[in-house]
Amino acid sequence: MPTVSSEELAAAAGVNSAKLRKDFSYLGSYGTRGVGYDVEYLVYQISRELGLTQDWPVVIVGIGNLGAALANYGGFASRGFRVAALIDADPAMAGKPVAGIPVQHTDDLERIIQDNGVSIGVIATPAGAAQQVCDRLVAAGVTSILNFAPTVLNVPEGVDVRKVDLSIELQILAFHEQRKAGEEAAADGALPAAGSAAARKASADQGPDGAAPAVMPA
Amino acid sequence: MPTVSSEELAAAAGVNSAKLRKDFSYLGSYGTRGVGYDVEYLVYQISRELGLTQDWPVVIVGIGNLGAALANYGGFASRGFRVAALIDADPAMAGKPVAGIPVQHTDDLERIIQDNGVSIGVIATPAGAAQQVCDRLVAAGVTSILNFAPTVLNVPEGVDVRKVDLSIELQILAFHEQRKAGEEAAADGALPAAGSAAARKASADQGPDGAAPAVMPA
DNA sequence: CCATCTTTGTGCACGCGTTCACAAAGACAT
DNA sequence: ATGTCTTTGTGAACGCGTGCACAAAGATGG
Repeated sequence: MPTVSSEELAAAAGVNSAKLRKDFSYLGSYGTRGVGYDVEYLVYQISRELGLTQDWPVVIVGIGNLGAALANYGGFASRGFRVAALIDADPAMAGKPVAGIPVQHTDDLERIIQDNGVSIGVIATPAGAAQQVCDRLVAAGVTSILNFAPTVLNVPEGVDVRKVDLSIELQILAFHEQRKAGEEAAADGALPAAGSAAARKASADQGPDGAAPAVMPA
Repeated sequence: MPTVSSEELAAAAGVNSAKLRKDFSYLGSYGTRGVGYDVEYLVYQISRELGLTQDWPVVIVGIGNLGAALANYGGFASRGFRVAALIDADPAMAGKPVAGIPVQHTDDLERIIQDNGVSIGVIATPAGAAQQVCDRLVAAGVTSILNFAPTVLNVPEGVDVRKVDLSIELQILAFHEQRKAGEEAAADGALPAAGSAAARKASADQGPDGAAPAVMPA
């Protein structure tokens, strides 16, 4: 039986082994003392807990460059997602296949949602259309929305929204870049490093920031 | 002189006013007691601190659907970013304009970086090419990388990498969706809610998660 | 069957960020 | 000029996640 110890996993993932064991313990922890965790069983448990064993039909609304990129993105299928439909407001797009899936017109949005039992929607429309699309998705029964449009969406209680702002990630990089430049200048004895307290707060690891600033200008 | 109080800003942003004031205090205190913050000056200070007043030339490598979407994305310009060049490995793409910018071939990558003084690179290539592109970018002088390819990049000390995995956001939504379904079932008296402890830890607000799980299967 | 060794599961303490609460500061009216 | 009122800036307390350290559990060998 192939097994892994928390120590091995922690080293591979670059995290603390105690944290990892404690996280696993929340799932009901099925490790064997003196041996470790049964790999196959562990993968199954985590997959089940994260919802990877289910099939999640999703619709993508707004088939521009970004929508097309998402439709073509291979990572979805392996994570339990299935692109059930592509929807666009442009009649010229209707019927045209993108990533092997024919684009359908916004008029049929409600029917498509209900026919496919879709509960997760992706909005890749221009900012101006996002709220309207969102309202229709929610009215049709969607309860989770991934929003790529640069707008904060208003949704009723019980609906989850996650906003992905592609430029925020770049902005964080630029902030660190500026800090690097500032520190070089300070090392040259030229200037005191501006905002050193705020700079210290920024973490340096890959991935989304844990502590985002409270306010950011539009 | 138009002003805002920390209370107003906090209400608008949905955060605690004390935290907001403390954050501002790290930038140096520019508020007036009894009045609030001078809007114009505050915007300028924050913009400067975040690096929005500078012009950041960036290159996008890999002009597929995603790369094209990024090139067309309007949000960059208003945040101080300028797309200095588009680079792709496909010779057929060379010279073809995307978002009004002619695509250049990977062979010229080093020259393009140096000619434009680029320090921020965006990787939108397939996973297989990402590390190689990354190495060349770093060797040419890039010190910040935004990675859309589903790979963890290896970079030397001093280089920042931020990884954007589009399917992780969907996965988080699916997790919440599953939790909703599980709670309904539990309310019906059918099943105990699986993983309730882990579920409780998940926050419900828009935006990237602060506390990401330590390990996630590939 | 017992001793030893490995690894889990977790109580506890530490550190950090958030929130509370209030004194100090400044505007504004009288 | 003086008092009142608003809002800032911040010291202190609180809460929470993380890491340490160790006892309990089980495997393994003699």
